[in-house]
Order: sequence, then C-alpha cells, then structure tokens
Amino acid sequence: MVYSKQRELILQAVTANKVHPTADAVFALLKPAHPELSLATVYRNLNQLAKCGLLQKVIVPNGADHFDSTLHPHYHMICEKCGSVVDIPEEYVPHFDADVAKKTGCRISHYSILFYGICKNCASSAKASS
Amino acid sequence: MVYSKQRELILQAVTANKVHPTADAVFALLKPAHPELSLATVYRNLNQLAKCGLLQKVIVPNGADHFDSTLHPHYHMICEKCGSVVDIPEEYVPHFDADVAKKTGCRISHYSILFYGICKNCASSAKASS
DNA sequence: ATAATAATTGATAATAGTTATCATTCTTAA
DNA sequence: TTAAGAATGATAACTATTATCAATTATTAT
Repeated sequence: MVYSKQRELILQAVTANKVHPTADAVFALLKPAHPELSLATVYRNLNQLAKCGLLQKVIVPNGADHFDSTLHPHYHMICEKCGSVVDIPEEYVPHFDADVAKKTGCRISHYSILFYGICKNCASSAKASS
Repeated sequence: MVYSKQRELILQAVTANKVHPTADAVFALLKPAHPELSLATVYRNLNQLAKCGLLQKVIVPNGADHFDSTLHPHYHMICEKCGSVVDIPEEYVPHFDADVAKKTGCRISHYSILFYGICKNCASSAKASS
C-alpha cells in the first residue's frame, strides 16, 4: 500500500477516538482542518484499512458502518438510546460455531453477533433524571 | 388491522415459500398474476406483518431484508455462494445474554446472530462438479 | 534528478434498498 | 349509504455507499 497523507490522517482519527466513528463522523472531524479532503477518500481508506487488518469494520444493520481501531477480536453492543457502539470482550461470549456446524451439517465459515441494549452512560443518566 | 386483499396475498406468498423471500422476490412472484400490485405495498405490508408478529424479518447486512413465516425463534445462515437464507434451530445455539449482561454491567435487551457459510445444496454441487 | 508507472485523490454521478408523499380507492361500522 | 379511517399505487426522496474519471501524488528504474 502506497503512502498517502489522507490515509494517515484517517487512521489517526479512528485510533485517537475511542467512539468507533462512522465514515461521516471521521469526515466531519477532519474536514475543518483539511478542507481539501473528500468524503469518498474517507470511505475508500476506511475500507482499505479494514481489508488489510488495520481497522475493524462494525456493520450495523439499518445504519452506517462504524470503524474500530481495536484489533483484538471482540463484540459490540449498540446502545438503543444514544446509538453508540460499546465493546464487549471476546471472552464474555462462548464459541459455538463448530458445534452448530456439526449439528446442522453446514460448513460455517464465521458468524457475527451484535448486542442491543442500554450503555452505562445512558443507564445512569436515566436514573439521575427520574 | 383492516383487511386488505394485497396483504393476504403477500402473507401467503411468504408462507408458501420456504425460501425466506425478499420484498423484491415477493413482488416479482405476485406481479404477473396481480399487475396492479405496487412494490411499495409489498414493502409496507411485509414490515407491518413483521411488526405485528405474523412474519419474522431477517436483516442481512449489505443486502435486502428477507422475510420468514416461521414464527418459532431460530437463527439464520447466509450461504456465501448462492445467498440463500438457511434456518438454524434455536436449540443449536447457547443463550448467553444474561451472562454477558452481568459481566459487562450493561443492560442487554437482545442480540442478533447471523451465520455465514455454505449451504448443503452448494456444498454438494461443488463436490459433484469437481 | 527525470521520466515512466502505478496508486491515490477529489468531485460527483450512480446505485441499492427502502421509506415518504399524496391523491385515490377500499373497508368497516353506524 | 355514508362518513372516517386505512390501505393502495405511482413515484419522489432518502441514506449510505460505491463507481467513474480526469488530475495529482508516490514510487521505481534510469
């Protein structure tokens, strides 16, 4: 992969932000200081970085993809109140693909799990306001 | 819910087809015999039927939603070769939301699992053609 | 350094899947 | 049988994303 200033900026933006930003969020973050930056470049690089393993892509049904700089495998929860993406450590969730493959007779290459719930922030602010 | 001929047709189309069709597929199926039918009506009714529990909506990231007339809870696998949606019985997959909720401290309302792999059909035809 | 090449960029058009809009047509219950 | 509300068909609009393409930038061989 040939170096580009834009790619470095984009990777930094995701790495520096613990919030798992969307392409749009990365664009909004960088645009002020880099008015020449194009949204297409942001999409292109986020996907490229994900493909070569420098970022993780978090696909959210009916919503924009998020990007995560934590490479260690883990799961995610979507907060149903604020929409934020929360990390769920891998070791909290059992592995069951081999078992399911055996039982179904299908070849299972992988599976995705996405949790939905209320993040700690929203849970505590709801308590405070009631 | 007020009766409508179209809704009955659409529900029947999904129920009669074991393949978990998309809105588009239902439309294509019904259109020849019902040229007055509109794609918007198909979308509207599939969603409405799903919302009131007469169908299950299978959300496929980066693809069209599928609709499933089997109401008994179960999971799905997307065949990476032919794109078909395969049922995975619920009892093949362990429950772990309570455990994860306790460990993370988050309130988890539900989670979705989607399997990816090769369905039996594609697996056997690949074997035959090689 | 210089030129050739390949990759990347910005701007924007195009795409897929779906929802919104709105005037018209059904359904239902009085 | 008519009034109120739902549902419909046609199509515009929308969101998130990818494709296109000429211009620019990075790398490599000379």
